[in-house]
Amino acid sequence: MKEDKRKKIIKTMHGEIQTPFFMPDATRGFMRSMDKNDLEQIGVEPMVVNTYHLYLQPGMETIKKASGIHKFMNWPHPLLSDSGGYQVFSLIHKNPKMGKITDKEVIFHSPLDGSIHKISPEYAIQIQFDLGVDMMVVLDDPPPNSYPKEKIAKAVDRTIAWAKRCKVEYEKQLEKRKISEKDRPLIFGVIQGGEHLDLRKYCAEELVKIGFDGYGFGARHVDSDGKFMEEVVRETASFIPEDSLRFALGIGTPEDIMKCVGYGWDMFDCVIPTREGRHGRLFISDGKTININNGKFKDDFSPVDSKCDCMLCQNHTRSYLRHMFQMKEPLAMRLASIHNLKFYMDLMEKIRSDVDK
RNA sequence: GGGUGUGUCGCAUAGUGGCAAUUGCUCCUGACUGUAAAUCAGGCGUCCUACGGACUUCGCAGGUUCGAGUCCUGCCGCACCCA
Repeated sequence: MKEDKRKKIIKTMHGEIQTPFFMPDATRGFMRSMDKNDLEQIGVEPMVVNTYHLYLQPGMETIKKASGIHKFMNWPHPLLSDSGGYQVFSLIHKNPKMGKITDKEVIFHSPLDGSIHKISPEYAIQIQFDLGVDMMVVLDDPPPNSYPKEKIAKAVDRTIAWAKRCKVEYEKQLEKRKISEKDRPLIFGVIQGGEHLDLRKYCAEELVKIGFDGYGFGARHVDSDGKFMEEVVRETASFIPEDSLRFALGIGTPEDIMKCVGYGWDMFDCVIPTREGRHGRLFISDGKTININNGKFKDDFSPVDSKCDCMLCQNHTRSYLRHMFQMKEPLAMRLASIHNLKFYMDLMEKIRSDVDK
């Protein structure tokens, strides 16, 4: 297997980013339980926000009045917005009553109040310009991997058609908003095709013809058994031109990320470190995880990870953290999120320094 | 001393005679991958040749009954009321 680790610098209006890097998901414009200081102390800079969630709440009027998402969040570092395609589609795939996908657009009911909304490829781009992010993603059609090949092929065609419309709208917005080449946000296409390499290849080629700054791995990268689709993820990277960014959306576990870096993927985002942290599962340096809620930690007065220099491990014991989880103390979630994100940041730092060698 | 009521798996609660027994909490374990997720799922009498089976359970001791957590008697504990 060819090792294809890469090192690139992305320049944005809110600072430079060195690849490969990991972005925590601040989906709704915040990291649950964590504040700006927590994140900056860990070394978090780029983060992902979500078009769909922010559009529904607090709504674009508020974000516009706040002069964009950076000001709203008071986050001076780079932000990437996901288009919301994945969210709307998984909503509809889980419950067809929640909406309808047409070639023109996607229509859905807000799970919050049932109100009807429409997002077209053009609208998704407009919203992301209104957010004022540094990197944006086209609206795509991510079907479940379990769908028959014909349906996946249909989703690939729609993804390509929508990518074209997104690119046209993107150019239009640049002109309308008088954004110069050096200040423009980066835009990413998303490669669909499920488990089918031929579809992935075709989708990638068509997207490259349209031309984006980077390309993402779309839909789920694990099969129905939850097993990492190694070959598909590896081969898909090779369908993306060397000089373009490769964004492994939603990946993943530390193990999967390390594999993907080896395949040539540059960018990652995933809810795992924060969500699992909030649920009490902590990453430790031997590559394993512990569930701090387990009874065996009740009287364990050692740190979560003796090799970790995060706020949690420097100050508190497993016993104490478990106690806070048992008591449902919100501080437990914050400390666990800090620890897990620090673990991810350290992992990426280590990967980058290994690339240097 | 008299009266009334009550005693169920850690706690709290269901339970017309067919029940290994309800529900909540606690507790134990697991899941979590572009966040409908401070969420969700499973377990919680013992044992086994384990989508089934065996045995032991509802304060204690007897009794009635094919069959008792459920009915009867006595005892013990607890609660309240009257002296």
